[in-house]
Amino acid sequence: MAKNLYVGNIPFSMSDEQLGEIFNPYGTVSSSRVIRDRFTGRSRGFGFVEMDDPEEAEKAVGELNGKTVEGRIIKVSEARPREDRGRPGDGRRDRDL
DNA sequence: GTTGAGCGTT
Repeated sequence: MAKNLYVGNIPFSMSDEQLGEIFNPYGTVSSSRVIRDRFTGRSRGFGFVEMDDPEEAEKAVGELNGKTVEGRIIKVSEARPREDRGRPGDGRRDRDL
């Protein structure tokens, strides 16, 4: 399973692709996403990067953590478990409550 | 044509 990485202090001009490009040479980026406002759509200044290999993810963290990107010092660390994204069981809810 | 600590939506 891929490991989720939290990237903070990133420039507001950062996009999901750029975030993935930064972690690209450090390892295989499975998915990269920059968190933005859900109403305004503006960059919040932090994002999340999902990598296929956890060891490469840690390597990318050690290299990109505190690194200057776009003239800004970015903070990279392991992301916290947001919540259970998957549906409990099969996703098929019992009609009998 | 905005700002700066932070952990996210289907």
